[in-house]
Amino acid sequence: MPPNFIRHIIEDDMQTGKYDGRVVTRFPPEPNGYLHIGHAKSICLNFGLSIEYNGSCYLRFDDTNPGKENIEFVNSIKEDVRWMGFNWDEHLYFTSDYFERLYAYAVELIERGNAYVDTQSAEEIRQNRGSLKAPGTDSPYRNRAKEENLELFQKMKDGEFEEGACVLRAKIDMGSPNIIMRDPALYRIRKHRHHRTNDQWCIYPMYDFAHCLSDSIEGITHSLCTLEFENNRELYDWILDALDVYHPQQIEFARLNLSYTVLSKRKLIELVEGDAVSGWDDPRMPTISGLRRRGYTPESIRNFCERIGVAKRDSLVDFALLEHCIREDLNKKAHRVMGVLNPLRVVIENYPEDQSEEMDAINNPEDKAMGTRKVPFSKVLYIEQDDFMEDPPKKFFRLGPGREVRLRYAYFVTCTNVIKDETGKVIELRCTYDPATRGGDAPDGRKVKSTLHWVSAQHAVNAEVRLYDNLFAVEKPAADDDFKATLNENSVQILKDCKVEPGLGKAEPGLACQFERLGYFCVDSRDSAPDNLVFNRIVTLRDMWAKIKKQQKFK
RNA sequence: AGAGGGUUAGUGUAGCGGUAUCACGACGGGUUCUGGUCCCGUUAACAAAGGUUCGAAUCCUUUACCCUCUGCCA
Repeated sequence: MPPNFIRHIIEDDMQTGKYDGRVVTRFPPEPNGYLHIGHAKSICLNFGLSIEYNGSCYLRFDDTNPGKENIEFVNSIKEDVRWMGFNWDEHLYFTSDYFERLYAYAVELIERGNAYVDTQSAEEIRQNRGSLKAPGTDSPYRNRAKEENLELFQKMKDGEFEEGACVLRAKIDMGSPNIIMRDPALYRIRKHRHHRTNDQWCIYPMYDFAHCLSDSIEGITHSLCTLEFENNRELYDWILDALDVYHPQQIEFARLNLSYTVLSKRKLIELVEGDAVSGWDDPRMPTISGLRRRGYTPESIRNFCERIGVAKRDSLVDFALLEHCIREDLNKKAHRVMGVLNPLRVVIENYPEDQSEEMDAINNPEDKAMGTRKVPFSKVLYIEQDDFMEDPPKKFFRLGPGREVRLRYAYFVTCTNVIKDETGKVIELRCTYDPATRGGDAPDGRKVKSTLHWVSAQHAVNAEVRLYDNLFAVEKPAADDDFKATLNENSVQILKDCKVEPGLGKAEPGLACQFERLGYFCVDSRDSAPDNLVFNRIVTLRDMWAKIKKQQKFK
């Protein structure tokens, strides 16, 4: 991990012996949605730091709001953290495990005269809170006797009040310039079944109360969270001091923002529930499960998290960096194969009708240990429609009438004839091949300007390929009030008649490979079947020709 | 003067009083049976103004701009 301000703090603490050299962090998600790449940043930070400093990192579910949380989310979060490559060992915790202790802390706070039961309505409390510039006013119930508060809180716990009838509040300062400190609520009544404690409780601690005390109970040393909790730190410190308990150190860092997508749980939930995507694991989603299904590897995501760094300033990370990370990883690891997305039939006129032969192809030029494979060649082939132009512009090096190109690992072929349908669309090419160029090299040393990928028509396997693009059409969709209006209408394009080399027929779900000259693709883990192959495009290869085309268009 | 944070190339990030780092991107070139990879090069930044100092991105002051906070969400 490169240097960052949090590491500096930890290193200082190691020097001064602040926590006796211990480093204990935690990743504390609320199980009310799926994890996304912003969480990946936090996971890599918390687990990464604990590994680097020989400490530990706990996984704690912050499950204090039973109305929004459920077990499906708990399970998906565990799966995602594990998939990211991190291990919480035996340290799997739930805030709900501490409900009894938290309740005892609340009682103690009342006994110390630091909390009271307020029977104002939510509306009244809001009105009495004041504003950013004006102080609030004390609740009429603020100075209830200790015994009365104790009795009322007991009754809250026993279910004698309706939801909203009252709350337990910290007795701090209604005039505090920090609004968080104006007697914040600590406990509220929720007559809701909790996914772990069932109907055992009808009062639930607020995040601010539960979170800092959970950190304290667990002996967390460095409690890392995002910037929006900076204002809350004063309250955590107050609670911990009022109770005179172990005091972790909270450090805030900037949350991740990624261009062309959204990373707020609220917005992601809206996309899922509004059917803008097919689910939490839609390959266009920035969720960990979406990225996984898309074909991103844990290594690439971890690498990305390392490169974006950790700081306090708000930022917007280029999506291109994530793409760079997956290309870099897959370039080393992915098998090369040939697949044609938009097939154009090619007949090699001088190739024997019933002949076919096996060509040797390299699986990965970056790693010769990955070996070679045989690819069948025959008289009728498919090449990419984009690889032929009847009237090629400058700098188009691929096939055209009368041109010679190399078919990768096979032969040099020359286009001799172009066949069109009645609308003028090119539907077939006639070519001749040079038998002396078998394998792809010309004995006379002549060169061609381009090498094309291809598949043999009779041997090819059919596949569906889904081409993905950015979910949003603008860099900062979050800036828009109606963020859904900026969804990219062409974020997915489905191609049904793709042709891939026969070896892919038995590809396992999740397998990632490079379709040469096109990009990285993976077998969809949800929809692909042996008789119905489905590939997701993870990312395109960097594409010089695409850039040249763009430049030519602007000229 | 409501409080708390922040501001370094297009983007992200390092720097902790002594030549402004690295990565991505963009642009140009070389190698190449992938217009991929790889290699080489170019581009481009300390928000502003004062002050302290032999010397300031770094310390001090002022200003500007940005973010967060008025849930019985987290």
